[in-house]
Amino acid sequence: MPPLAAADAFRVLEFVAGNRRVPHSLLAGLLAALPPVSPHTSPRLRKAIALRALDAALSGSDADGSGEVLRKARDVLADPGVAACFPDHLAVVRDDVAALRRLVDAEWESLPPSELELEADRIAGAGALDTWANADQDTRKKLRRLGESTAREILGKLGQDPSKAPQVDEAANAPSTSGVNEGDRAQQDDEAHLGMGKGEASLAQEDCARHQQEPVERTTDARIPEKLVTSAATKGKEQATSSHVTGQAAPDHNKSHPVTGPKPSLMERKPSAIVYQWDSGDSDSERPPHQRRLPNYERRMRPPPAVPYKTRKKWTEIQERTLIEGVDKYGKGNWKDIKIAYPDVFQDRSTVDMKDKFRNMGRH
DNA sequence: TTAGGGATATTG
DNA sequence: CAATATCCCTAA
Repeated sequence: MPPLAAADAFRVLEFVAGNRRVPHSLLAGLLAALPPVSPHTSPRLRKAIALRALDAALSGSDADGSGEVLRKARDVLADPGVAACFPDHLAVVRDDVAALRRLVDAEWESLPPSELELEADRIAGAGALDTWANADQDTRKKLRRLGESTAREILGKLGQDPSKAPQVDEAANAPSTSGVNEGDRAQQDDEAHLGMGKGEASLAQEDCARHQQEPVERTTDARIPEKLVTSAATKGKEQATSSHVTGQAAPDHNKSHPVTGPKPSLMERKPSAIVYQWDSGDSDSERPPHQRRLPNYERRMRPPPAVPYKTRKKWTEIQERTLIEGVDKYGKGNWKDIKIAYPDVFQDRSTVDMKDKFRNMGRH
């Protein structure tokens, strides 16, 4: 794949960064893989990055009353580049972590729509009719082609009869509707599979909930997004991404998949793929084309917990010692018994976690 | 449920 | 970039 044009890289980053449910690791990967993007052209991007830093700072537990969380949050806000993203009211919250969290939530909610969303709206959403009306012949041809080819590709993948694809003349009346139509159908199909299979989408939500009621102590995690902010948002220019290597994301993935036939199609869902979806249950495809809507951006982020993504939990000394003791007493392999024997030590560890941990403790 | 192979994140 | 730690998938 040719390297992404800078303008497109910008669209991708601006869109992704503003989605709170996308983990910082994923965003960091994008930053590294895409052409350099200056955040200065987009208030949304600047703000999203700043909010991510705040999220990281606020992600710790403040139950210990140490004020650690608040201190970290203030550090982030002390950065003039971050502070500039917010009208004074965010900085005004001096020592109320809960209030600060609420304000951060609100700021996330009020993030302006990304250019990508606006663009999509122009092509396939409520703005589609205008776009079509204003398009010249060439543009209309392109729009129509986009719809048809997308439909064919998806239908082919689903093994359905391509002749059932929406008619071309329909597309001539309303731009790109065939694409949207089939896109919707494919998406519903995807969701159905997920639902019957593993329900990854809802798992993601359980994760959110779990993290809300059970904040993990994380002393180091604040660093990553903070780095993003200080280098990408505040210090200006493009140093944040200047040392990146383009197009390096893929190679590692393939090495573990020995060449067992043709390359997997791009349409194939990676089993490990995670779905970040819009609102559930839009059955937009029944509506007349001009009434279809993309979900609007204010409602986009469902339950907006702080730190919505799963974090790695380091094993504590107590856990390690207890694990060894358990293995002594119950024997290696009886992870279930051990877990039951020390319920509070291993409350947030699965038997698989324990097995894995013991395995890699034994490796030295 | 468990073992083992891998993917992914973190650290050196 | 290699080594390590944690987490995830899947066969049995």
